[in-house]
Amino acid sequence: MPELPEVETTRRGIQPYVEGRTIIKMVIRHRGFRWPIPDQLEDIIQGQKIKTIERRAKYLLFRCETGTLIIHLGMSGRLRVLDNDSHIGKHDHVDIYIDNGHVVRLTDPRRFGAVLWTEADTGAHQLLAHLGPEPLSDFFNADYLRLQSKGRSSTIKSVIMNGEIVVGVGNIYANEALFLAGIHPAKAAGKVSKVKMAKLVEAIKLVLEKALLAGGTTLKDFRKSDGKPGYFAQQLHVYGREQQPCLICQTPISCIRQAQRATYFCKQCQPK
DNA sequence: ACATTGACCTGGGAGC
DNA sequence: TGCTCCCAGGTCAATG
Repeated sequence: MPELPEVETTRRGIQPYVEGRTIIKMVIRHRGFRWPIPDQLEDIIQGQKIKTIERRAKYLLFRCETGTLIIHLGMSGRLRVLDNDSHIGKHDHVDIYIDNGHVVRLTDPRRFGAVLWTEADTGAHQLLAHLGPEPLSDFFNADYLRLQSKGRSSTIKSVIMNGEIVVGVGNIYANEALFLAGIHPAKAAGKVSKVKMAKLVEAIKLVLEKALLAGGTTLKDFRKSDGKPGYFAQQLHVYGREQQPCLICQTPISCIRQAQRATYFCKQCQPK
């Protein structure tokens, strides 16, 4: 479900309720996520203060006194702040009860996400150590992306979705950014011109910033931490618009499959 | 080293 | 109504 704007929207929604607060208890009803939720996590985390909540790539990091709780929402995960007596649904697998009468609840039907704990520096954690730069940081720029793409035969779409090159760009925003930059998604990364590459970097930053302003994209089940949808779906140019007219040139939007993911583009505006 | 594919899991919608 | 098939916002692990 969530790409960078949705994860960051979730972080901002939860932050005021949890920072500086103490965890009364954690309840885990299902441990079978991508990796099993660690044994005794409930005991480790009980009574700890949450110092800050940060985001790295699509990971949410709850900085506690003796370590960091790492949560990934996978494809269908959702974190909400609720009153601590809220009804518990079928896919409400993890609850973190806070000392202000609220509960942070993880709902995840598909359980592709993760709930992990580390006492080491998260930068050294196996899942985080090899991640590329944040797309909205200055480290992600045209020179950098050109260097990373040099000599690569893989498609430009797979390169911008590769978390070791740049994080946070998932299928929706990869499609949208390539459209805004006028680049065919199946173009070999190493063959994208210098000018187009600069356009692509700017397009990625722009689309992520605008999506963040809109509170993310709600296609089906993404909801902000307060339960309301994000509104960026209204601003999508190509994603999910197969056969509908291009908003620039009226050509019907094409849909192909790349690495088993739907890829939408305008064959007129994004020539190969 | 790099590139592609399968796997994990559930729910919803299309088609019969 | 109910069955089967395909699809879905991610990404690690295995394979070529």
